[in-house]
Amino acid sequence: MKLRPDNTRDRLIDTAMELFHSQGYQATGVAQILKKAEVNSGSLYYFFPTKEDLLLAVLEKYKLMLHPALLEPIWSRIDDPIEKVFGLLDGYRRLLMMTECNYGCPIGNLALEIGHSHAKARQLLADNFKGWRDAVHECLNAADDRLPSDVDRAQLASFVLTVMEGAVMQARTERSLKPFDDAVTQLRDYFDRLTADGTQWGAPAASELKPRINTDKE
Amino acid sequence: MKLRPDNTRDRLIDTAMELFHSQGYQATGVAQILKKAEVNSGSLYYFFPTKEDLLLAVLEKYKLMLHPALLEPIWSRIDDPIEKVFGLLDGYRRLLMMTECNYGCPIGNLALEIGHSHAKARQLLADNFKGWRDAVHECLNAADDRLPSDVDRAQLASFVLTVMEGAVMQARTERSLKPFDDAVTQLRDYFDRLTADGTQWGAPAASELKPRINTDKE
DNA sequence: GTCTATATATTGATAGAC
DNA sequence: GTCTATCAATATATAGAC
Repeated sequence: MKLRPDNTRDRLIDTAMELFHSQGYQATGVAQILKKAEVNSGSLYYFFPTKEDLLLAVLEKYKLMLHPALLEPIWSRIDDPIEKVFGLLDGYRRLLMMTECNYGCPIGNLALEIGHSHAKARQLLADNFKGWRDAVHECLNAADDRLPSDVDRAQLASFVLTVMEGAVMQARTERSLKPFDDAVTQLRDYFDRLTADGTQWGAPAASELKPRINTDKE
Repeated sequence: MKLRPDNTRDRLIDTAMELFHSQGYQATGVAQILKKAEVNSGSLYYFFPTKEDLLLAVLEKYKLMLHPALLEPIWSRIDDPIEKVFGLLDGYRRLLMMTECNYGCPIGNLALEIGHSHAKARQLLADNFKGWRDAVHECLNAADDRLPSDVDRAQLASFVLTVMEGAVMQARTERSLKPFDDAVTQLRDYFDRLTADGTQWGAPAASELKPRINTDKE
């Protein structure tokens, strides 16, 4: 599945991407990247004048990967626009599960670690967040008739990102899927209450009628 | 307000606490801590065998500070238990505002930066999260009659932490209070919908009747 | 408990041949 | 574009006098 690029530049980006994700930016040494990517120092600095430039390339790649690598596999599997959103959340659950809650959201990690000190990186992190929110926003627009008209779609999309990031953080810290699942349960309940009232407060919960993606406990 | 302890050990902890908060753990050098605390290398290593031991002391201090420094000023100002929760969130908003969205939650920062590699630190971070959740849980218990009986209070308290951490992350990354305020607005809406139905789906929104803390935009 | 001096490893980055 | 050798700075940590 995951093939190593013969292209040196791409191999450096891919390697840095993985190490930054698993260890963080500061904790990852240039020497470690070089060793793992099987590249020599001279080559790295031929492509990237500084370590930060490599970071920026990683963040650019995340932007490019958002649709083809993250969203498309889910979008193609799930039709219902609201279930798309929860399918996206389930993707982060799978990542947590597969890595014993060691890997979280790479953008969130870097946002808190280096968002303040590196201005260009911060902007790219913000771009990545925006792309994610926009994708959710489109889902909400596609479910327009099921949401109360006075609900701000962009704000709700931002809320979904907020919940995902906070949930991943807690899951990693507790080393358990429970905080993540709990958060998704609460968000689902909120969506149920939102979609239940086409007119405000009157209809019964529609929870039982809706399809659910599989989120079996570990 | 903030006085510098004459006690060397405490001065080191306070200084490290601030630098870890503003720059992160890895980005903060021991030399920088020594200079700012006006302490010599020998003294630091007399108290703390390694830099990580200093980190652990910082995290222990956060645990001790939770009630007296973070909660008590808010608890004493606000009576209503649900407004206490939103008052707590407003505390993080103030921190963001005062620091131009540079300072977030120190526990959240460290959770994502070093939660994976340092086992003891991770446990202390989890302890800190637990203390925070428990405090919110107590508020929810105190508002027991206003919440539907089938709502899991512990889960909802965890959700509040999730939202706070995710909201702070986005605010710092966007360098704007808007994502934070948006998240709080959504969470408020959720609480309104929860507290509106003592019996499920039937009562009108109680939003207009409730006191609100001041969350004027910047 | 605190001081100064210093050890040792690693950091990000560079030079210059090929 | 890639190679090896290496730089200068900084990292955490230690030694031993006071």
